[in-house]
Amino acid sequence: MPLQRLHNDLLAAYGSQGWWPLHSHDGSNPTKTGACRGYHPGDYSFPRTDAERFEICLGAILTQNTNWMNVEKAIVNLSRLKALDAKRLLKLDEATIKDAIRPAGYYNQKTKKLRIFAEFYLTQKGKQPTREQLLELWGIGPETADSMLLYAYHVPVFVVDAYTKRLLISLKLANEKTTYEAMQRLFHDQLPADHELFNEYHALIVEHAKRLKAGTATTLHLYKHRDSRRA
DNA sequence: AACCAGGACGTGA
DNA sequence: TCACGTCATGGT
Repeated sequence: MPLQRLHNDLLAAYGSQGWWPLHSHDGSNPTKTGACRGYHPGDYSFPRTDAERFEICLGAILTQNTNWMNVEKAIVNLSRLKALDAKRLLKLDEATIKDAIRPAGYYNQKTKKLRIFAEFYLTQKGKQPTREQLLELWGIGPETADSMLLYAYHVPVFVVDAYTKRLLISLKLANEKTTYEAMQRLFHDQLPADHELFNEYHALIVEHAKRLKAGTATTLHLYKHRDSRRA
């Protein structure tokens, strides 16, 4: 079970990551790279409120191909507008939403995506959506849907992102043409269906990838060695 | 000062 | 199906 051991090693190396970061939460994780606000290491009880659940879903859309630091700015802006709430978000005009989420990039597309999701969210009335329901929505693909299910609804689905693909390829457990679902299956087959495990594991992969990018030449060599050891 | 972030969609072949 | 262009800001 190479993926089981990889999780153990990443956790030992970096510690609990405290995902999903919440704007309302004042916790931090100083051991992490980059933005350090809103994390809650070792506590998997979030979201605790409907507002927190909605915030996670918005963040999942806003972070599409975008640095989380930029997303935080957009979320702070929405918070000032009291718009981390489906009804209140939908009361804002288009230009106001665009202006608020501008730092997160792709603001024309993402404004449309947020509105479509907020409409859907209201029709759910707190009920947990299915993966198929989410994928039918314009602007929500497999990774965003799985991020919402895992981090907002505690459904044990593994989130496969660009970092995960690179990692699986570097470990020779997949190649460039392996599909999203096939990569997800690797994790589902080798690990117990535990939302806390999947939460931590995906966050650790992101942290690992960030450190590879930020690392010095010597650090980079160290991490590369760690990866190839278990290939 | 290029490069690229916790992707998804539209298009043409 | 699939490869490729588009969308956009901000940190390093």
